Amino acid sequence: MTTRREQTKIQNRETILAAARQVFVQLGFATATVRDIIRATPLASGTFYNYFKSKEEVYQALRDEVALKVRPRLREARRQASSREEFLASSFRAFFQFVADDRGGSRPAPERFRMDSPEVLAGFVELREDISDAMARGLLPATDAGALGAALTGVDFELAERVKAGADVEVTTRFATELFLGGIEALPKSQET
Amino acid sequence: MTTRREQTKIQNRETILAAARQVFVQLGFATATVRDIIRATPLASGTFYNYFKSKEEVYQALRDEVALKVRPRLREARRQASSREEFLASSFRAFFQFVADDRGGSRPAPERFRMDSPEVLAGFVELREDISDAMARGLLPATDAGALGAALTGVDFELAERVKAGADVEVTTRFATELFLGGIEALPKSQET
Amino acid sequence: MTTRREQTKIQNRETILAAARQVFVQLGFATATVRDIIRATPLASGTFYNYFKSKEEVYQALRDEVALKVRPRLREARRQASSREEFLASSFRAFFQFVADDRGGSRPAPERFRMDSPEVLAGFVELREDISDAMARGLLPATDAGALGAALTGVDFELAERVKAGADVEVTTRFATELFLGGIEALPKSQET
Amino acid sequence: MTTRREQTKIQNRETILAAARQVFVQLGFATATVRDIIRATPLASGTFYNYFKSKEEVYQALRDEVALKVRPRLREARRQASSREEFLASSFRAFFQFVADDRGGSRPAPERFRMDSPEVLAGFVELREDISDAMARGLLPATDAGALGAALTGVDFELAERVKAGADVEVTTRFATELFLGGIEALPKSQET
DNA sequence: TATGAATGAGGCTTCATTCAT
DNA sequence: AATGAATGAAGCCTCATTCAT
Repeated sequence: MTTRREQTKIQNRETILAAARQVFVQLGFATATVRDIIRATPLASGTFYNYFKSKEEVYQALRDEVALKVRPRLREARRQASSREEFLASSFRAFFQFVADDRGGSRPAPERFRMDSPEVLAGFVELREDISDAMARGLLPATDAGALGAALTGVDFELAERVKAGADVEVTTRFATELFLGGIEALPKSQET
Repeated sequence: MTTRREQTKIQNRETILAAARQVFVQLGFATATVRDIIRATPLASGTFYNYFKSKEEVYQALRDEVALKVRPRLREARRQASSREEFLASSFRAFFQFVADDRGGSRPAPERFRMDSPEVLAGFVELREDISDAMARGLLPATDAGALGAALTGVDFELAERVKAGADVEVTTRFATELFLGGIEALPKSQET
Repeated sequence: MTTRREQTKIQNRETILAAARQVFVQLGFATATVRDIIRATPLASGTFYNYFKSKEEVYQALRDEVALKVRPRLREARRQASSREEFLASSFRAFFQFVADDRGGSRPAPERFRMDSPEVLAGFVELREDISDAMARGLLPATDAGALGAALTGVDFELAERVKAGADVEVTTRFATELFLGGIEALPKSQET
Repeated sequence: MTTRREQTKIQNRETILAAARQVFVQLGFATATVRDIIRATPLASGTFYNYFKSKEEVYQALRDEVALKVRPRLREARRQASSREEFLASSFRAFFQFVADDRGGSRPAPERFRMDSPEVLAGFVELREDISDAMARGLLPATDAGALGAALTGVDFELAERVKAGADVEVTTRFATELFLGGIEALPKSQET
């Protein structure tokens, strides 16, 4: 049975996580302060510590939270991809869509945080695994999986900035997909680095 | 005529800039402190402020300094490129070489600073300009210059991490160049976004 | 007539007092937190404030509580003492026994709390009164009652540390008693200070 | 050559130490805050940390400082004592004099810090050593050195309170000395505990 | 009455920056 | 100019206490 109390508690946790996500995206992890986070909520400073022990811990929670939501779907899409195009497009689309839903950060940082929103990071580790699988399944040619993963990651991040700035998700996905469809053919066949 | 005094002044400025570059690369802008910078010089903390008004200002100066040194050569290479391959390869090689020369920063940051070393950032702005030029010169097909620039930038950054980790500059340059040579062919012809 | 409710109330009060005594002895008053106290009970933090207005108030209550339990017996013993030795020994024994029963606090404090457990303090005030009485009764020679009381108190505290560390109550009592039996004889006869 | 700068630095260090001593004596170590200390000086909060890394460190410094000043003299007096009376009196007198020179703390603490002013603690360790020596030299009878040291310590502390409250150093010294001269005779001869 | 989350004052500490020397 | 100690705002966190349930 969920009491009113428990409801509020869950809600506060969400409030803090939402504020943290926003603040981390806008300022970057190092620049963001716990105060920035609570200032972005109606809560009091001490309350933060009822939910998280430190800035690091919210960061972890953010990562964990999305790990359970977004990434499984992304992995599934890639694993069920039956064509090279599907493989690439599903990766790009999922990422750009996620970013588009998040739009709003104004980034006054003097530093360029290609943030690497916490939830996203672990996803790229998985991408590299999925690339190796896809190579094994013949979906991708046997080239340097590490380098290819890095290239995909880089394009993901950089085009995501354009999406945040207003670029269309579908158009951007198509651009990236076609760039790689053509590029992959041309790659030197090599071994895992 | 340059007096001894003026010599020292110029030299101190360089000393601070060199220390700042190193410190920013190792710790990231937000994490780095002015103290970290002066500790990396034989100078006293107050002296820093004889040369720069703030941490932000050194950062700017770093950006400006390299704008005058490194980037012109890079632009020149791209402008004189007579083939698509030359255009791409010169861009990638210059960047990876720069990063390779810099290796040694241990980056213990919990955050992923794809730092975006200050000197580098402005370079990407120029890259996008050069892409438009190259399109005008028929060296690149008329596609979305903004998106293509972003894609190149992303791949630059992400593969640079691999170079920092020890990957070979030439091999990485070839990988990136071929990926884009093939990919560009396949891109949809479109308008600037 | 005592209802169930009233029973619980009394019991909770006792629970908190017991926890507070233990915590104060282990950590010292300043170091101990209200949280430490409630953590040592099955009660909730808010409940503490149904019984006591503040940390200071429990401390007072502790003092008062023992004033009503332990000290009367001690006073009685001293008042009924018919010899100097009995007077001294009963004082020392009661204190050392009290401390021995309490053993177990690990005192990790960087500070030397000769803690002066609350219940104990008021007892020493009474001791000084009893000394004056004993002098009036001829049981103790007419010397400086204040100074003698202080000396007894000091020896009490300091030897108590040894008892806490495992020294035998009877042996320690005998040592202190004999020290004072001999010492008192030698004291200069003087006036109350 | 000592510059003005160096002078100020040394003076500030002394200022902080003096404030810390006063504050520790008034509030006790646990209750005292770094803020309490700096508030008792004309300095700014950050300045504290130019001199000491933490509250613990000032405490250490205080202890060390006096260890070099007061205690050697005290030890010397005891070691050169050629009679039992001299041994006892020199110990008591040195301690009471030290305390008398320090008078001024108003002690609003709810807790009784028989503070154990940092510099004093180590001194008592030495006392116990000196007692053993004195027994070896035949200056004190062979009784329980640990218990005797504890008794002396307790009387020291407790009578010191009276000295702080205005009691005369010489009178108090005589009282304590005679108490122990007489008491020691009466002690059971025993072994070190 | 009991509960335990929320509150915010206040403690410790770091660091960009100023300023007397 | 160069120096480096002083400054104080601001960050992180703890904890006594309040208050809605």
